[in-house]
Amino acid sequence: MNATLTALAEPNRLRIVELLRDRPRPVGEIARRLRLRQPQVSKHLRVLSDAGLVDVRPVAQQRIYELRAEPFDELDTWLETFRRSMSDRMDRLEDLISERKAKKEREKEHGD
Amino acid sequence: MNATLTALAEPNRLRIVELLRDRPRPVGEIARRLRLRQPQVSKHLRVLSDAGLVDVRPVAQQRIYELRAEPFDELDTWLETFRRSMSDRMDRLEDLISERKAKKEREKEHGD
DNA sequence: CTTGAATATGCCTTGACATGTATATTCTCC
DNA sequence: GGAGAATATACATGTCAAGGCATATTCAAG
Repeated sequence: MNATLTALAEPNRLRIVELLRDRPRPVGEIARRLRLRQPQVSKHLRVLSDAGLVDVRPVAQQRIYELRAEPFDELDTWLETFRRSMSDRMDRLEDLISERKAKKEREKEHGD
Repeated sequence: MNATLTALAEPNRLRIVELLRDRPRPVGEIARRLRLRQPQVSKHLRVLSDAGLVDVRPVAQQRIYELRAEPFDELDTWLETFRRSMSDRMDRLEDLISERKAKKEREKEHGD
């Protein structure tokens, strides 16, 4: 989880990942499209690979890099736990508000 | 998006965020629970706040920090685009395989 | 208004990491 | 097997950010 986030936190790596979202690509093409030098792209891809975000497949002298689904699925699962608890707290808040309203209603009734 | 990822990429900040997932908490409690020194916690919370991940609410001398939903929603939206295109590519791959199979079938028919 | 609690900020040091450049490696093709 | 393309790696350098520590700030209470 942390590995995934760390890998994605670097701007150029994020751009690479978004480029790979469309389709697998060789190193040179990534470098050309993103106007990055080849060594840095290789290094970024190394980081992404170590983090399990991409797979490599050799084709002649080229290396085709491709996104892996699992880390994104994990990220999604993790996010889910957040949305769940945050909306739960929302619900409880709304409950509190309703209760308070009901209480006021009762008080008003008494006033009448 | 990048701001969110950068903020979450730091391990201690991630722990803080996961702690806040349950409920809003004051600085001191976070520091105590995570065994971090108060100044670092304040600094991390500053980063999280700048990234829009948390809100602050003062109560006496305490500052209650609370998660905001929006960044997580954005992250989720972003993730969606990935899962969509990755499964699209899967579909196309499956199409290719089916086509190839169909072709072989036709060839086999010819052989008979 | 002084004291103490809770928090924020400033400064310093250090380690991690992104970049640039050069070079090694691996493959194709002639 | 030599040349050149595609990629990886090594090394040096600069930058940035996290931690440690001291201190400033804000507030409640007596």
